[in-house]
Order: sequence, then C-alpha cells, then structure tokens
Amino acid sequence: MTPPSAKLTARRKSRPSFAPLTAHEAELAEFFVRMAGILGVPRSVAEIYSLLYAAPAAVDFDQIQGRLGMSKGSVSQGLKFLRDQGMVLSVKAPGSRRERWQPTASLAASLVTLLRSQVLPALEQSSPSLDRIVQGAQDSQASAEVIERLTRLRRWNARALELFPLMLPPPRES
Amino acid sequence: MTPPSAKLTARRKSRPSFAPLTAHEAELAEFFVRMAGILGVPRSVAEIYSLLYAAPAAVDFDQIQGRLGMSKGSVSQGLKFLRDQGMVLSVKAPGSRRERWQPTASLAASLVTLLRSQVLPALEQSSPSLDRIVQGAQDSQASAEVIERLTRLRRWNARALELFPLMLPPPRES
DNA sequence: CTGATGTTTCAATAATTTTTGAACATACGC
DNA sequence: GCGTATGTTCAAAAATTATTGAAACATCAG
Repeated sequence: MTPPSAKLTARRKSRPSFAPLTAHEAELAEFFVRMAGILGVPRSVAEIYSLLYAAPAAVDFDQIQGRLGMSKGSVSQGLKFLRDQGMVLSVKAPGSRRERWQPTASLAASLVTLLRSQVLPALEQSSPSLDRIVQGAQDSQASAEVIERLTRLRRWNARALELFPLMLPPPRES
Repeated sequence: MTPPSAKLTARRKSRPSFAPLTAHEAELAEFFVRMAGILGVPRSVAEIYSLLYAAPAAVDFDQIQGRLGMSKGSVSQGLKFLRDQGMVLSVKAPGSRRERWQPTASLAASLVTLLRSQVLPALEQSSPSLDRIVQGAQDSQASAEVIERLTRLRRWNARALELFPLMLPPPRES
C-alpha cells in the first residue's frame, strides 16, 4: 500500500501522511471521551477537541482527519458541533483558503453552554406540563404526599430555569 | 384477541388488566424521560421512576409491567438500576411474597448519587493520566500555552475529585 | 418438602446513534 | 471568469444501546 517513493505518487498534492497520536495525546483523548460521554457527546467530537486542546498551534481539517483517522464527514460534523457550542474557532492563514482550528479560551464557559443547550430546552418544555400535572393532582383527590412531591418538582424546575441564564450570558454573535 | 369475558379467562389468576397511564401520568413520564436522557438513563427506567413518583401508594412488579406495557426483563432491570442508585426501595406486604416499590425520600440526593456514579469513576481514572500528560508536556518542549491548559485541566480534575465526596456521604448499607 | 409464585438472567432482536464516503456546493487564487 | 482546493450534506452501513421473552432461579406458603 505504501508507495515505494513518496515523490512518485506525490506529483499532485503531496498527501502528507499524518503522524498517529502520541501516547500522551491518546491518553488525553480518552479523558475527553469519557467526560464527553457523560453528556452524550460522541467520541469523534471529543477526539477532535482533545487534539486541538493539546496542539501547539491551530490545526487544519486534513490534519485532524489524518491524525485521528476519521472520515471527512465526521470531521466536518464534529467541527460544526464544536463551532456551534462555541468551543472552537478558526483562523485563516493569509493567502490560503484553508481554515485552521483551535479551542476557544475557556473550556469552563464552553461546558456551561453545552450543558445549557441540553438542559434548558427540557426545563422550558416541562414548565407548563408540570403546572398542569400539579393542577391535575390537586383536582383529583391525590394524596397530600404526592401533591407535595409534585409541587417540589415544579419548584425545582422553576428555580433551575431562573438560575441558568445567570450562569453565563448567552453566546453573542461575533 | 380480547377475550369476550374477562371472567372466563380469569379462572386461575384473575389477570387484572391494568389501566393505561392517565394523561397527567404520561406527561410526568415525559418530563422524567427528558431529564434522564441528559444523563443517559434509558427511557424505561425513567418511566418506572415516574410511575412510582406519582403513585399514591407503593406499586408492585406486575402493576409496573402492566401499566407501562413493558417486558418483565425491563422492569426487573429498571428496578435493579433504581435500587442500586438508591432511588427506590421496596416494602413487603405481610403474608405476601410480593415486593412493592416506592421512591426514596429525596430525589435530590438520588440525583447526586447518580451523577457521582457517572462522573467519579471517570475523574479517578483520569487523575494519573493527567499527571502523566502534564509531565510529558513539560518534558517535551511543549508551548507554554499548552502546558498552561493541561495544568489547568489537571487542577480542575483534582478539585472536582475533592469536592464530590463532600456533596453527600456515600450510600450506606441498610 | 414441594410446588406455585415472583424475580432475575441473558441471548436474541429491535431501536437508536454514530460514522462513513461519495456526490454535491462554494469560493478563492490564479 | 475557471478550475480546483476546501468543506458540506445525507443516505446507507456500522456500531452501540435498549428491550424482549423464555428459561433458570429463588423463596415462601401450605
């Protein structure tokens, strides 16, 4: 599979053959993958972020694909996700169309954004539901115990809903 | 499929034909399912918990299976999960072998336990990894920027690891 | 003791999620 | 403006995760 001479096959693009991850890079990736897993973020996304996180400089599309050995589709979708979450940003080298990626400043902020994007919609959707449910429990002659439980649930939901926006201002446009 | 008369088929056990969920019960279940989804807890487990949560009294195995329309296997596994997380407990009616289930007192406490069970192992596993990684970055001449990032990551990890045990005493045996 | 009742186990199946790759769009350097 | 380097889309395949159901197991009432 490996061409005898790189020069011969490299007439056109000089496909660079990327280094596999170092042991440390792989270990860091496992860390990010584990943590991401808790929030339901797919492995490929965590791997991409990890690579950028430990990189000495911004990394371009082909390097990501090459070093992680994943498909173009995955890299594209993974970067889209990370971009949408505000976890990475791209810089363009002058005189090249190619984008190069790096993590944004604060991982903490990114995580809050990520959490918010998962939890907030659920909370919002639930608010009217919980109102109806508590109402229903009171109308039917539910036990005091159950009404107490449900009311507490609603209180939590409302409180979380207030609290979340305070944790960080919503991501602004660039 | 439906027998003409329940009495005829019910000679032996009087299979009780369970009521489907009320609208409010279903809505509450959706709430729990959504929230559980964030932590990767399967739908069936959330449904079981929800049923118990809104029930006026402890609920037995067959009722859970019947009202939720799920298999014995799912009910058994779901209860095992909830039991292991300390989210439900069983009471036995006297003179009956059958267990009846109800939610434990504090949902909040249960959630912390659940979170812990997901996050703690990841943190613990990661600790030595991160040490090695930071070490490696320093040994090789990584950029100050990267070393800074990795060091911060390790600090976080360590802090979280200290903090978690404080949030709630580990579940004690009964 | 024993047999029916109540529960667990687990291999097979179903459902869901993730990844791939080839076709399609875009825009930039020339 | 053209042609191609650069990225995106999306349907299909692969991988993962959840559910089922039948058989094994356990336990207690009689």
